[in-house]
Amino acid sequence: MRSQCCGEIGIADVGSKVQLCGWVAHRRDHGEHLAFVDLRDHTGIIQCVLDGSVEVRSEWVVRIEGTVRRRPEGTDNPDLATGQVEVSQCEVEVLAEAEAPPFPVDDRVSADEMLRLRHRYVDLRRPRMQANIRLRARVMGALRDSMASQGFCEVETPLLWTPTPEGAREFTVPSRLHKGEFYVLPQSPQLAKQLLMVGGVDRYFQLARCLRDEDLRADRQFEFTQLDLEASFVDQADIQRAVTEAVLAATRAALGDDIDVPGVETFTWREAMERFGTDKPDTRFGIELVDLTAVFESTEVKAFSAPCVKAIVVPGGAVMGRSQLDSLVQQAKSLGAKGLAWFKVISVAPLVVESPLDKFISITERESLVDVSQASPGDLIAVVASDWRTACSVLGQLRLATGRPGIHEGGLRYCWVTEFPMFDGLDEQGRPQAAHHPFTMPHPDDVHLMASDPLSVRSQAYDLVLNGWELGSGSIRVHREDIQRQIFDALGIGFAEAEERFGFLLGAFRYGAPPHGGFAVGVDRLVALLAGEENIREVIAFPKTQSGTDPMTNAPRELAPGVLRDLGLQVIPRNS
RNA sequence: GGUCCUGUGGUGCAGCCUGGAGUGCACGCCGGCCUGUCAAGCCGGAGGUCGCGGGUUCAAAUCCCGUCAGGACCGCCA
Repeated sequence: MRSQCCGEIGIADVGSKVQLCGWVAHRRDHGEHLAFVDLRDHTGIIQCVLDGSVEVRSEWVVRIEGTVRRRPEGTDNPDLATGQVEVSQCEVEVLAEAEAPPFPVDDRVSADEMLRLRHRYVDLRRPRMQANIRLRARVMGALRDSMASQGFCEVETPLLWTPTPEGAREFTVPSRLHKGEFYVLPQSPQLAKQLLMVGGVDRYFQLARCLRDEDLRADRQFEFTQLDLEASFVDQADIQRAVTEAVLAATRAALGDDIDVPGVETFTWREAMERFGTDKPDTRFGIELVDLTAVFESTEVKAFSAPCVKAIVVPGGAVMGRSQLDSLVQQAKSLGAKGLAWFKVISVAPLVVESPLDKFISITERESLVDVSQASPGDLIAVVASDWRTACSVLGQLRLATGRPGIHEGGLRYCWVTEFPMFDGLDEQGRPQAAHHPFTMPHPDDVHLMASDPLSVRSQAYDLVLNGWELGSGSIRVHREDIQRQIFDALGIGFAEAEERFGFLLGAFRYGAPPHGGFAVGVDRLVALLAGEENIREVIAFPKTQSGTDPMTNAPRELAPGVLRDLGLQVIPRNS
């Protein structure tokens, strides 16, 4: 039907006859005898010279047969990849007429996102979306190639799974053959892949669809794709190596082999919290947290007599006016701090500091404050005193608010965060909460603390972070029954309850479970960051809105009564 | 469940704070002119429940309350 694609035509084709297919991007009419039509396909745009009488309009689908020629002197279009040539002596065949599109098929104009989603098939024609979709395909291919070449075996796991009442809310699927009983869609293949390890698969991977019935965000959809992997007879470093290799391969596939990606740094969770105030540090910029606890150890200032005093230095922040500072304080309060103290550094020799608290702090405190924080004249020191966790997280968020580079700036900075705590605070009954999942292996040095001091136990769980986005997480799993029992004890899960919830996994482990561990990379987030998109909807062909609807298909919708009956279901009216 | 932002011809915006005739800009659409444009240009035309409901007012796109939809975030995502 066609000899080549629009964007592929160049000087080399001059003189040759071509057959092209595509959509009419623009028509520039010059009267009875001349019209220019820009023909667009997934590769680009080429100008065709038509007789003015030929009827083609925007977004009509046409097949054009003509001859490639050099454009006349002075009419080249440097903005177009094919701008040195054009197709002339055109025979036009209209393959499909089209209504005027609901919004311009053009990257240069924005359109309401709902409108784009309702007519996603039109939106996908835009070069930006074409690029994103194809970049995604390259990333998926590179991930698959990398895993295969590292000796991992691709295995598909069930979409119709069994409810495991832990973690994310699951999507439920009614069973027709067993009325009143239900499957669920897997929130991840976590348990399945561990069973594969017991099954001797040794190294598994899958580009797996995962489904979670939780509220949506810019970086979260109901359904998303993970590069899911698991390996036997490995330690944490083996897994990190494999993941790093796959992700860097994907990065090169997306952006080219000569892309400059700095070495992947590793922070312990503690260090990430101390320096960046978050477990997913954006290391593209400085403004790291400084610890002032020692400085104000014996302070007279009540606001600073807290277990932890930390600060960030805002470069050039001394120019901030009253209202800006007030809103900074307000922000800190809304993030959970009791307040925020600020010091403008006017000069260092002699030391002059401007602050509501300046007359209350001692000369020594003022000197060490500026000394420890390494602030320069013109900087603002923002101080939060609180418990360690609050001080870190409030300043971590202020750090992002004041200094975070735009999505296209600062390059790609991958890092690992390791040694996550095993437990994440206490629940209402005073029991530790599993921070990762209950099959996460504790750090070998901390196993003895499991009963006496569970909250200080570190785990062998680790996250991969890119530019402040959590790209994925994994852990070494528990394969020893005695340790598993200690964890369940700490979590307050009795033998019977463990059997009820995870019986099939625990059962499998009794038949010889290899030491194993794994990881899962969020592919949507990875692709979004590589594409320079701030929202994963831009790299998903058919995403849902924030309230989980699809404006194109109108899903979700009511079912016909007969369908419900077949499933043994009855709908409770919404207003009851 | 909560906080904030947005909703105005087909599209993107301005108008709203400080109420006074559906007013404006750009694009698109339809028609006309035009043989070298390239997001062509020029002329003309069509196109509106100012998201929806209620309130205040002589008068509401504008102020107030509610509601719906979209978005960002908190909760949630072991």
